[in-house]
Amino acid sequence: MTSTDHRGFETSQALLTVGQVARAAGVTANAVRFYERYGVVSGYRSSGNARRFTVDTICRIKLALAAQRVGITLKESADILAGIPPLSRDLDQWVSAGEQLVLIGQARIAQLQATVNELATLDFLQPDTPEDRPRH
Amino acid sequence: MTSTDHRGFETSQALLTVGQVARAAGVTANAVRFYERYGVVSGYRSSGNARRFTVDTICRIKLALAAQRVGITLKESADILAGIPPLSRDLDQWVSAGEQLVLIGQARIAQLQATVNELATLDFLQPDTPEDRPRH
DNA sequence: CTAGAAGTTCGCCTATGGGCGAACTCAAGT
DNA sequence: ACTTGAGTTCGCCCATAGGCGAACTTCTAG
Repeated sequence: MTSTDHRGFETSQALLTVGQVARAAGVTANAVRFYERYGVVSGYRSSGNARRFTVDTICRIKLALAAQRVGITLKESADILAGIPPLSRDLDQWVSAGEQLVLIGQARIAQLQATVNELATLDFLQPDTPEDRPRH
Repeated sequence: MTSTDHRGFETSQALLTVGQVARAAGVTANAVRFYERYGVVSGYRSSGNARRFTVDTICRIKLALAAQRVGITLKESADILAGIPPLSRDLDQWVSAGEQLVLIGQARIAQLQATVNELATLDFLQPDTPEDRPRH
């Protein structure tokens, strides 16, 4: 049986409201609208101007949240997600997006490790670094 | 010979202006004032209300800059630096401050590595995590 | 005396990631 | 008819890390 939500949309249909997407993704509706402004998610509008999202929107948000944890901004996540068409049945695209995140994360780790190694030497306290001072 | 700067202070004396500190630390004078508001540095005032800093101020700024690179905020750097008295001749205090940074950096790396490992599994796309769902 | 350099405070602007309340619409249920 | 719930836009709020300009003072040099 097909029931309808309070906006008259069939709930069995693959279109979700902000609130539904928000709950499923574990964020607030506020945040979802924010993500939309940054292009992380995008959707349609109902006749009453309410946002309608396809189910993959939830995955997009989850990816962006995961990406944040490796220091990726919403804008950057939006760029990565731009390569994945809405309602893609192609799991490979999500896998490769995940791989991009892993690569970026590993790069961050390498960078951080280099910084920590430098910190350990206390070199940062030195008056100036040799490369700033051209030795004739 | 003791020369004087444009504010009438002897440059051979151990008190520096914002500009001098800024140049030595490789930041703008603006930034130095900002750091002062956050307690990263502190100094005196001349009769004309101009800031006067001791030379160790430069090291404090450099430490804060290094700390930023491992994700430490100015406020946190201020806390670490609060343990080092002005004009400390005790190198050990700087060494231990450096060690704190290294420990924090290593913790960040471990955290990041864990996150990347999780990303690699694509688990973040799953509807809910087991720990959110109490299995009776 | 006057110009210039460097200092001062104040306050607005930026980006990033949202929270929150106001005021409003829209559709369903009683 | 009215309430209720969920949606909408708008705009101000926070922290973090400063940039930048305005308007003003202070001191030195010529």
